[in-house]
Amino acid sequence: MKPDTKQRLLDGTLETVRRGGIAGVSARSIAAAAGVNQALIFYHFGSVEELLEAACRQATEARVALYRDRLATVDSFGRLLAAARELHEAERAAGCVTVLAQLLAGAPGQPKLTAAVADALESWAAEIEAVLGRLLDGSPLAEVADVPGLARALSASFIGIELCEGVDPRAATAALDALDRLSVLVEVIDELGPAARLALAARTRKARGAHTP
Amino acid sequence: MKPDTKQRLLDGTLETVRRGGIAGVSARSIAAAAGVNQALIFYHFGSVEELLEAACRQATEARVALYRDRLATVDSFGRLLAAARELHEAERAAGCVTVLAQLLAGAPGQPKLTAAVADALESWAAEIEAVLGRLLDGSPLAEVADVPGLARALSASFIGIELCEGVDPRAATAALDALDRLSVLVEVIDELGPAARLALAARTRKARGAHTP
DNA sequence: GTCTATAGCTGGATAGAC
DNA sequence: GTCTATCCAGCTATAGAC
Repeated sequence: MKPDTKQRLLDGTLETVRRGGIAGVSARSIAAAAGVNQALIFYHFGSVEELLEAACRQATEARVALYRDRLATVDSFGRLLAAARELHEAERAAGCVTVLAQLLAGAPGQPKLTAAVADALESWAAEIEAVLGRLLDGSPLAEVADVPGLARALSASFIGIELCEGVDPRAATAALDALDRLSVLVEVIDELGPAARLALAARTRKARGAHTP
Repeated sequence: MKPDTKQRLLDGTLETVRRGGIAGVSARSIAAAAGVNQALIFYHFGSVEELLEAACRQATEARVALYRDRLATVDSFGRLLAAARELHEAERAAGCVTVLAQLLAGAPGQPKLTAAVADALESWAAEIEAVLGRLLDGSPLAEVADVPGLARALSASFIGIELCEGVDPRAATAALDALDRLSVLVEVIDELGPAARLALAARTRKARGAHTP
């Protein structure tokens, strides 16, 4: 047995998706990237779809676990921003979000892959949700922030930005920098205290009433 | 000549991408959706990639023109929000953003398609940028908002959310609702006036200094 | 402009030797 | 577990009749 053929195939899958997108994926291209015989994909995983599924699950689990420790130390928006910068640099090398974005696009019509991608999105969202909930506890922002929804919005946004990176790197960088800059705003509001909180709460109720009378 | 075969192929392309994703695209599937002979794709467009390119350009141009008039009437964040709701409903039917997201994922290795998708992204971003610039002019938010970057971030975010819709509709809805709710915050800040503007400007400079000493 | 037919290729997947 | 060889479906693209 070659030094873990299964793992080489999983790694080769990620590399293939990263380099050629979901459209560049085939049993032959993956086997070539992994330096492994093409027939072994079907011996070890049954089908290309199941290999994609397994690669998605393994990569997500590993990355989420890796970032969980880092995110657990975050206790202010300033530190969250610093962590986000580190993670973004790490992602640039690993390309895990890019792969997820491509699998997301390739999911239609592939039930097992769809399930794996949905679980992966949920893992990321849950992680972000935990940090966000911790940071917003007691902040005036808690009045206008729907934490679970915001976590999903953030996950989806990064996926969109990573996809854009493929066709227009400058636009992607501009988008990330703009979000970066907005964080100043978040910090300021966060420090306003209880009076601002009450004002926002009143405004939120008013806006709600206006939209659903 | 059948009633505009070229247009039927362009429409069939959008429908095929919407229904089966970029992975479901082939000359045969598009021709079937268009109710047209497969060979006509090559007669009229030269290749499948060029058909995708043409469909991307036409759909983007039409949609952007359609929304431009609507967005031109927007002169407050409240109205922007109302417009966004309308546009999102219209998108649910037309699926133009979904198609763009899929083409974005399928672009790697296809130079002409890559160029078309990049142009499409730029068209959307320019449109959003114009509205955002108009709204933020004079607002305290202008101090922390990088308008061109934010426009790109918003475009990319919606693309990410539309992709997620395909595997987890609930998460996509939660994300959109959360962004909706945040708009209350934007309105409040927007009404704070010149004092808040100066405070934000000071904080922005401070934060800048800290990040790039 | 549109159709049929088909060349030529690449894809997923399997059989069977080792 | 791994390899070679191969089947067959589906794909792009073209040739040529109408």
